[in-house]
Amino acid sequence: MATIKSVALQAGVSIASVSRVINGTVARGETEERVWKAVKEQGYQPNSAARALKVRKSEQICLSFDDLANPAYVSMTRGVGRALSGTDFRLLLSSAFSSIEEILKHLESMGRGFADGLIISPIYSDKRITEALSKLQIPVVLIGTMPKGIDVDNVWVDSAAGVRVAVDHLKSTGRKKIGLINGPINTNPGRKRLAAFESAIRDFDLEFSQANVIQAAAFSTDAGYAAAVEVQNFSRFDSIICANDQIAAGLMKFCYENEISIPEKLAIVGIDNIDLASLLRPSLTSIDLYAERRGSLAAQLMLDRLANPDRPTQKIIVEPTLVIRESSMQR
Amino acid sequence: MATIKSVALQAGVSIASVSRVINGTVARGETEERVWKAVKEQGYQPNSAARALKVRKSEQICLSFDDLANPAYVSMTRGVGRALSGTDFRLLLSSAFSSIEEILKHLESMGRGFADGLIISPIYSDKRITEALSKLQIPVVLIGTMPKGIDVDNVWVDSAAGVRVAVDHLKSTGRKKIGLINGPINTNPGRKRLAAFESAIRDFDLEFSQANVIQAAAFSTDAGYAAAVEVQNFSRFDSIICANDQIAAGLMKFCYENEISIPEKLAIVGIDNIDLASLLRPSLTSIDLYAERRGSLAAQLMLDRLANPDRPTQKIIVEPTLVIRESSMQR
DNA sequence: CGGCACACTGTAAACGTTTACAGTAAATAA
DNA sequence: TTATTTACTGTAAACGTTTACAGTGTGCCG
Repeated sequence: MATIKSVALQAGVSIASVSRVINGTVARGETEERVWKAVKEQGYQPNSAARALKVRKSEQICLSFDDLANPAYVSMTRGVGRALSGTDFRLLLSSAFSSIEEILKHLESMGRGFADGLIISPIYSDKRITEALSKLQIPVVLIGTMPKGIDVDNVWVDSAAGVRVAVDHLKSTGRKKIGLINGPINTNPGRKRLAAFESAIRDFDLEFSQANVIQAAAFSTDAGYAAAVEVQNFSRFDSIICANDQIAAGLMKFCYENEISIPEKLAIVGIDNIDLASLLRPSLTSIDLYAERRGSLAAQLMLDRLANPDRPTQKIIVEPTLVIRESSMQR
Repeated sequence: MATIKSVALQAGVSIASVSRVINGTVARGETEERVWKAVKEQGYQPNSAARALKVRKSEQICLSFDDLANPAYVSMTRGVGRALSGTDFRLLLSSAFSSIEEILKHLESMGRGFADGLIISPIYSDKRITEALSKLQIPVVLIGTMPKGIDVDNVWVDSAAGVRVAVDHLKSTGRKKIGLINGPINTNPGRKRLAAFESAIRDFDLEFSQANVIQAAAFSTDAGYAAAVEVQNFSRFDSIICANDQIAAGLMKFCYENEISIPEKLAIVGIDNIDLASLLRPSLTSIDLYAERRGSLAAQLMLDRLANPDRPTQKIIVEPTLVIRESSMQR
């Protein structure tokens, strides 16, 4: 295996010179040539572990979230990947956490120095997580709502504003009996969306009732479908906002099977505006939270901070957009 | 920052003993206790770069494919992630290659030792890639069709068998004028699916004609839609097989807009059976290639090989299944 | 009581880099 | 001519681990 030593030997220079040539620090023309020649011939690639050990940089950024089955997170991943692709940084993926303990274990292990930074979009909120995050020795960029007592770079989307616009839209198309199929309430998005829904309903002078909030067991199509089956009778609603597009897809499946016509009998609005939304029939009105953009913004924040560790923490706010499609058209 | 040295100091033992305690090699009761106490108190985590340098193992496995926008690859990633999640291995993601040069650069850089193994599902086939692959110093698991002149572990799905079953199914539901919307022909799946289609058509005594093969510019919804727009008139077909579900979704969008009724006027079959398939209206008949399972099988092959570097290379064959839904029902 | 096996522990080298520092030769200044 | 600067280059230490090897103390056997 080619090492800096073998290259130095062939080129007839010291290992220091090889290192300097490779890293672009000073070197005389001739030395440089001889080194590059040896590098080419031996197919030398600097060992990243050795380099990481010496310079205390792994050139890896870890992206961490709950669930790769959620297209919104996939988009986010794509955004991060895109932002990182021109750089020297590699993308470490860490997902499918089943429990808070697992997240904590993961956060602890970040201390090993295998990543220079952590981009995290935590679905659960827990004191221990906040604490572990703030103890981390590497920069953190958080995508989502910042917990108290922590000060890191942040990409935040004002999903409440999105919900407000959606309620406004539903009301202006003549709907008054608006329901919510929420995701699990013990998650950050679950809590946030419920609060946003409640305040939007009140703000638009509609009556809020707990009975109009339905819990799905997960942010998935199946859970959305199951929640709809549970409800069975949707006659007390003229419209439903779903905590994400997948839940909405589940609800639409139920409506299809039970001949509840969309949007005539029931208007539906989703959240995330994943690709699926425009392909469903009827196509799904959805609040675009720009997951991919948030991912790439987060990555840029991270690169920024790595280049400039002492700058004050920054918060980027993304404004959602309501994309109106067939599922919420005027009746 | 806590190091093995600081732990040793606090525990009053040598760094060798600390290392041994942590790695579970011999140690006396008392030493062990003192070391663990110091480890806990200092929150010590072994530095992964130093460890990697010494033992020549990064505990990282790199997964490499063309495009994270394709849900099939996302499923594959999930499969790999799931298989790796119980182990010490981390998942390095490398995607969105725009050119062969970029892939080559990436393969070259694998020599740096930042991954212990490479799981790759190459969409392009190129002599240089094969060559680079066979030169790699780390184990490779290839998902897809093996190029000549290379001998690595392989997970292969007999997609041709799937196409054959699909053609059979279409014929048995009375369709005779079957078309193909293929993906780019310069990709592995593109070539494979075309060949499979042609031979299946001939085998079932239908007439094959180049005119019945339509090229989409990518394996995406948009490309599928664009290809359909190009064709405009589908009256010469009674059914279409699409090179993947996204292309099929694009075609269905066109049909929807142009009031071509599915499956009455046109039956449609996709490939991959991504979640989308069951949510489309009409729901999409699709050939399930079990991307997630292939991913996790590949990861298992990799773990196997890392544990046992000298075993002969292995090939796992996955059989596709045709999932029949509304889009290809009897007329 | 000497010798030996045993069980554990410490010393030190090694992994492949980067980089501070010292050294050297050539070029310039005095 | 000599002194000083300039422009490189080499030596060696360091990064934080693992591990071969040697060392130590205890208990057991003869």
